[in-house]
Amino acid sequence: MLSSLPPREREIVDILYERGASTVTEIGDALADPLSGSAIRAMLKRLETKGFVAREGSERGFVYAPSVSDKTARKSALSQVVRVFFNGSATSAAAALLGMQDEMTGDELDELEKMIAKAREGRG
Amino acid sequence: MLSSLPPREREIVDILYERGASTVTEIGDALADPLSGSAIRAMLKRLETKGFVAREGSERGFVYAPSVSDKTARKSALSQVVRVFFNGSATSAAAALLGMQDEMTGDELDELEKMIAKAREGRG
DNA sequence: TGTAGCGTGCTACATTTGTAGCGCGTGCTT
DNA sequence: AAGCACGCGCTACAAATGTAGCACGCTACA
Repeated sequence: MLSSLPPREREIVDILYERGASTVTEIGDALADPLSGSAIRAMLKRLETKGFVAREGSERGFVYAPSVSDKTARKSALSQVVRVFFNGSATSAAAALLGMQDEMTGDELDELEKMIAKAREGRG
Repeated sequence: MLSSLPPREREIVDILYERGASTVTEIGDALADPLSGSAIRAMLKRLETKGFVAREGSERGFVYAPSVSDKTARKSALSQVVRVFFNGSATSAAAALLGMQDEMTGDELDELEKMIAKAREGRG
C-alpha cells in the first residue's frame, strides 16, 4: 500500500504515477522543493527494494517507473479515500467530485451520465 | 497535508477521520496491528504538535479529533488522487468510482444522476 | 588529450519515527 | 487501607528516513 510509505518516498512514487516513467533528473525537476540527485537516488533505491518502483536502464541513464499497475494503484487509492473520508460510500465521493465543479466541464457531465447508464446495465 | 505524515501517524489520523473523535484505547482497537498505549500516545502528541489533531480532555481521559475539518481534508484528499492518478480529470475519477460497482447500489446511481442534473444547473 | 559535464553507487550522518518501560495519580473495591 | 485497573506523561532507544559528499566511469568537444 502506498500509504505505508514515508512522505518523501510517497511523493516520489506520486510523481512517477503522475508523469509516468522518469529519470532522476526529471523527478528532481518535478519535485516541489529541490533535492540532490543522490538523495533522490537513495529514495529510489529504497523504493525499488520495497518493490514499488522498477528501473529500466535505457541509454542516458536509468528510467524509473511504478511497478504496481496504474489501475491497481488507482483503485486502491480511491478505496482508501472512500473508506476514510466518505464512510465507505462511493456515491458520496462521486458527489464530492461533482462539487469540485471548476474541475469538470459540461461535456464531462454528459459523459458521466452515460457511464451511469452503463453501470446500471452492467448490473441488471 | 496529510500525505506529509509518516505511515503510522497517517494511519492514526485516518482512523480519526474514519470514526470521529476517539480515545487512545479506541484507536488501539481500531488499529489493525496492536500497539502499546504509550506508543499511540506518543504518536498523538506529535500529531498534536504538528497541528493535525486536537484533544479535548473529557471525563474518562482525553478524546482526540482531527483538527482539520472533514470537509477540507476530504477535498484535499480527493484532489490529490485526481491529480496523481487521473491526470487531473475529476470525471475519470468519478468514472472509476462507478466502476467499483460492488460499492454502489442502484439507488445510489439514481442519486448520482440527480446530482449531475444539479451540478448542471449550478453552472448554467 | 585533458577537462568539463552527466549520471551512478557508496558511505556517512543528523533527524525523525516507531515502540516499549517506568512511575505517577485517580478512583474503585473489598 | 491495601490492592488493582486505568489513563497519563516522560525517557530511552532501535530502526527508518532524509540528505549530502565523494570518487568513478562515460561521453563530448575545445
